[in-house]
Amino acid sequence: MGIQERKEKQKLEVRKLILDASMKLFMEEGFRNVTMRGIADLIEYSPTTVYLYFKDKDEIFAALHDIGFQKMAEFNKDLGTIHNPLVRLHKMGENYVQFGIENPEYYSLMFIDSEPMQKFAEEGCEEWKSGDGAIAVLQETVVECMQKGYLQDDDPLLVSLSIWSFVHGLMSLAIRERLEKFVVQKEMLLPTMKASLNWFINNIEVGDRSKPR
Amino acid sequence: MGIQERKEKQKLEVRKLILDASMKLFMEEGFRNVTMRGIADLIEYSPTTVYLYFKDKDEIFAALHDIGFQKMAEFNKDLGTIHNPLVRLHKMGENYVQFGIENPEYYSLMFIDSEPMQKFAEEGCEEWKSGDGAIAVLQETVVECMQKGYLQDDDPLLVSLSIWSFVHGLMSLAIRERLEKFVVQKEMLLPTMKASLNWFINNIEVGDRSKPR
DNA sequence: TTGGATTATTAACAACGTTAAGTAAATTTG
DNA sequence: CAAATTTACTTAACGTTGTTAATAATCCAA
Repeated sequence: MGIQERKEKQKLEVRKLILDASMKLFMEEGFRNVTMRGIADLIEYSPTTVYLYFKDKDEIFAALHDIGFQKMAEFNKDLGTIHNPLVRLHKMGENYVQFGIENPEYYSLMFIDSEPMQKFAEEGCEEWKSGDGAIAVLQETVVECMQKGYLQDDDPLLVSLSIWSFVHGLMSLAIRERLEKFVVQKEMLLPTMKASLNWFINNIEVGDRSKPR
Repeated sequence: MGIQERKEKQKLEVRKLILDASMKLFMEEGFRNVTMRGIADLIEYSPTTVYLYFKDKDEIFAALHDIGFQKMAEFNKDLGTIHNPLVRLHKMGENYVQFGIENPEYYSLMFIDSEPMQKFAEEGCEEWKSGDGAIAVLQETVVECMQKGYLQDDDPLLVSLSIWSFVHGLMSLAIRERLEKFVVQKEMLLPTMKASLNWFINNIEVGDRSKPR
């Protein structure tokens, strides 16, 4: 059935058109600027057409949420080449921060906003698939760090949660503009966050280092 | 001028009426449920009357934001009685987490949502007064910890930022429902967060402890 | 008592998410 | 090929939102 294939392809193309337009508006002025009518205007369709491709606005956000995780995965593509698990953990943190700074709108959808989560909760109590995958990778690294003695033995889940909380705390404070007391100039934001990450890694690391004791 | 005083008092009363109604709606179903008409209905005034007491909706949220900080200050009232600065730091963290869990809507306004910040930015580039005060207290405690050797000497501002990031990361992930992988049962949320906080304090603490090295 | 300020209301605007009904074209079926 | 049906899209509309303009009622001072 060549015709059906072509039709499905076209359908996917319009879908992508909608998502691209949504992301554009999203990037430009954030959450509040994304409006069904605005999307429709941008792709030159009528507002109701959008509803033929997405059930509602939240479903668009959910799709963007997933795309965000794909983008982040690309960021971490070359992570496997780092053999020392603690160095890898550190690099994961740096990538996380870098991704967040470069894609604040995506980051919001992925880790801060409630909307996508509520959407996932509705859809048959399904899990937070995208996020859980990322968490699993973190946890594996933590386990490896413990096995090789870079981190003190402890509940890997608890330690993973703690590490994630730390970098997420940094990111979300930065994105939501609570750091002006700490970071006066904008160009100092990333360096400061990396310095904070260094401090953190240095503190949780077990082993020979200059820290007096 | 007894009359003017009475009038001002009345004005403040209606203001309080509006804020109470707003908070009630806010508590019940969160951000999205707070609507100018809803507030007006609750206090049995017409919607436009609200605008005589607040310039716009964001100004109401800004007011609630400030009230949130007052509420949090009450939480920390008896903190001065703790003399050991590290124990005090730990308690500060616990209070922070406890406050957030008990008042997620306030917490959102204070530390997560963008709206109040944008409002403050508009109003003549004024600082984030409420937040900066809380940060100052944290920083003082950190300095004291360093002086007494509980924390390794370092830039106090950087360390304060890092500590705050950690607890805020925990809180915001919890509030925005990203922790279901870590915390299956709801009643385990607070214990898990406190365990994570313990792990953190234990790791940044300098001094004699069981941690092998 | 008159007159200006204060306080509240009604009516309305533009923009929003979303649904119902209708149209025109493409495709399948006889 | 012609009729029936499905697909892709639009127009019109509903109810709700934040907010403003115009207006009425109330209050206090002169």
